[in-house]
Amino acid sequence: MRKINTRSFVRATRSTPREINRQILLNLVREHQPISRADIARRMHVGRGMVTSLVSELLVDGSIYEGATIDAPRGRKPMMLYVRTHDRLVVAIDVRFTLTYVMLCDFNGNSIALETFETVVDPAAFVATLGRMIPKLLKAHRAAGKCNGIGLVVPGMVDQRTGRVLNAPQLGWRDIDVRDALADATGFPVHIENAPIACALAKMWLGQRGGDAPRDFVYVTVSDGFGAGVVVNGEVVRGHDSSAGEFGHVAVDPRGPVCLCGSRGCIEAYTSNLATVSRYLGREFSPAAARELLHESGITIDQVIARGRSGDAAALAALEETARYLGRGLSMIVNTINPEQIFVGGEITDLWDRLAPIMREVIEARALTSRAAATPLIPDSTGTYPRLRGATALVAAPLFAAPRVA
Amino acid sequence: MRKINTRSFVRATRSTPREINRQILLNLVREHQPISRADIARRMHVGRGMVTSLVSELLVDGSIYEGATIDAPRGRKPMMLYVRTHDRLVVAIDVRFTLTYVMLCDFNGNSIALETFETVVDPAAFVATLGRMIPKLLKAHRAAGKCNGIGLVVPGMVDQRTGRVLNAPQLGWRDIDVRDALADATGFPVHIENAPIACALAKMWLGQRGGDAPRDFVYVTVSDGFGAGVVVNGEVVRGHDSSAGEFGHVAVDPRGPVCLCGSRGCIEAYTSNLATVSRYLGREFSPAAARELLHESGITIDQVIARGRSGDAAALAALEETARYLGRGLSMIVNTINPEQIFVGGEITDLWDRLAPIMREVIEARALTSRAAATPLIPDSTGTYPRLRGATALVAAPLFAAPRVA
DNA sequence: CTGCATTTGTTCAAATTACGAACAATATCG
DNA sequence: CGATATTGTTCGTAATTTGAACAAATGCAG
Repeated sequence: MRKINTRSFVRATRSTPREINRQILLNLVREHQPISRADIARRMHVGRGMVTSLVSELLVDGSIYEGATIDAPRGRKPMMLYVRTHDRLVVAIDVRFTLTYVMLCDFNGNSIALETFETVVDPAAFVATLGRMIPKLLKAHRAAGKCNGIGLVVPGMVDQRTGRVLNAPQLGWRDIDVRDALADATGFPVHIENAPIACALAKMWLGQRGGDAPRDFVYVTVSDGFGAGVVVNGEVVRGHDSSAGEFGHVAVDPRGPVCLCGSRGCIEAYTSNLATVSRYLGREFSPAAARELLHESGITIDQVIARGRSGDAAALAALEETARYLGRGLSMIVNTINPEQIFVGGEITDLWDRLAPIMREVIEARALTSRAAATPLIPDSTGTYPRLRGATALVAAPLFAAPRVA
Repeated sequence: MRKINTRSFVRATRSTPREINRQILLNLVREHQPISRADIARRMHVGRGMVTSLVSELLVDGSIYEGATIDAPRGRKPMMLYVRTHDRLVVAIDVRFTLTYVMLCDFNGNSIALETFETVVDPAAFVATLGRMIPKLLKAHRAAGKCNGIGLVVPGMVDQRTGRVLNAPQLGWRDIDVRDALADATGFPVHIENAPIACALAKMWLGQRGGDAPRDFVYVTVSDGFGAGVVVNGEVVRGHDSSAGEFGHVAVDPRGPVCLCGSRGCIEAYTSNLATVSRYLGREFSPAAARELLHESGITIDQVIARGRSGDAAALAALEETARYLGRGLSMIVNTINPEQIFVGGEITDLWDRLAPIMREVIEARALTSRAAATPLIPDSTGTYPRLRGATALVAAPLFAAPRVA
């Protein structure tokens, strides 16, 4: 039951029903391909005539294509329809603290090429680097005409209206325009988004086949921070000033370690990779000292996890403590958002078998209802490049989204 | 950018545009009344012809009515349109721990009659009592034919699909059907909802005139507990199992007081009325002992507030401590949901001038962005019966909601 | 091999609706 | 009173869904 916004609504025109049905049909093909016209007609409860009409429209604009006919037990063999994905490409970009990843891939997220370069912190130089790199990449793969746009994922808050990066502490960016600058430099449309939200979009749009993608879920990223992309009713929650989802800075202990944000005892101060490594090294976490500590010791989160896997008791203890606090953070999400499922992304998923039961235990102790306590936790390995998949979804999803109406 | 649910979608038919535009028009009248046809046509960017057609449809079904013509500087005088509210009535019911409130009111929430009775905890007896009471109430005000339905607000979780009360600790109800039972007993459609969500709906649909009702906000109720009704994009967030919004049971101190939920240091264990009164009486909060304490001392939250207003230092100290923890809870909401504004309902709003600055201070210390720190806090006095207004909105709102499409 | 049943996909007329222009009604002003 | 402006209605036109008839393609029984 949604309220109509009387200051910004979309009135229905004569062609609105067609737009709506066209989009429903496109999504049916996307989630059930291969699928025949007759099957679509049954699922949509329309006559086959209308399906023919809508399909031919989608065929000429290249959204879908016809494959071969398929054997059927009786009657005329159906002609199968597919969404055109393999020759519609995206340049997906993931800006991280040390490296920037650039991937050329198709609408399904299938990688064609993957390159990296050391992140250039100066915004103008960053855009210039990409402005040189992207045309070269496209030419090398004869993809200039096939590129539908650029998806850019940044570690920080993004204002979707202006496309500006409001605050990305890792890069030192505050109120920086990259979207429009990159669009000018490359000539392609650029979509920009904050990392946890992008990961959530990847799950929603490029998730498992068969249409069982969730519509109410949270994607939690555990890396430098503890962020969350929240999806309610098939729609991302950005908040009024694009700062929703910061579950990492809820404080759970007034005597806890000081956090980068200035408070004490934030979930993030217990669960970030920096916090976990500090704990392994036997130091109280302190944001000021932590980076030096890492540099001087040379230990990374991946090494702590590797040592944990091979039985290092100290590493395991540090990681298990992280899992306990992750459980605290997740139980908070379970009680306040009550999602259908929670995805967890980050390096710690490499030790999932060992850590998940600990998180589950904490959640069960703190969840208010038994159903909430059973909220599925699903690991999302960093090996699948969730952020680059998210960048891809940024470009691909708008073509499949529900038309805005009323 | 919403994703289409391919397992449960609403296909557009030939009449879909009309339904959409009809509803937009109705909402324009609702938020801008009195308004003329020509003005509607300008706001909707349609020809006046179509407005005439849609308006006459709404006139015959009684959704709106024509008022007098109005003076205009030049030309033919416009005929003003209004939403019909005064003779469309609702029976609004608020079930609380000791008393149940029953109000007969119109679609705007204007009260016609208000009665109370001692809450009957047995569900069947409760329904039977209302089954006798409601026809009598309607007959007494010659309102039998004008009643559009019953809105029932309960202090607990409600499953909207089945209409069952999943868990209402104050009443001892677990998985109880009241909606269908009350509908059978009275013959009216019954809408049931959890209290914080109902309060949020009241703000969204019966809020200030002039169309500046918010679309992204949180309504926090501080009374027996600390609950929240979250509205994102003009739509309420219920969660996958109807248990979203439980911000009260996020723990902020592992050494804090034990809460009813079994954890330690929950926001609710610091901010509920019971907690505040216990603090005033100089006792550590304990859910088991608290009720006895109240009965034996005879002190209520209203008395603590009254004493605070007249300068009682102990009362003020207790309430200010409550405000500090309320600030903690609100800052959590600010960082995770990032709403446009937050409404605060409950007895403590009676000392708003004194307590709001304390909450604001805590929020400013903990909010991650300066814009989030400035999130407006708006008190909602218990004197306006927010829950009964919410019950009214339950019945009225569906008639104005956006049609479900795609 | 033929006729029949079955299923897929296309075509086409009818019904419904938005759209837009013309028109009628009602007012003010010089 | 005529000119002008504004509101509200009417009606033909264009776009689109809808539903039925039809053509195409296939397997199967006789």
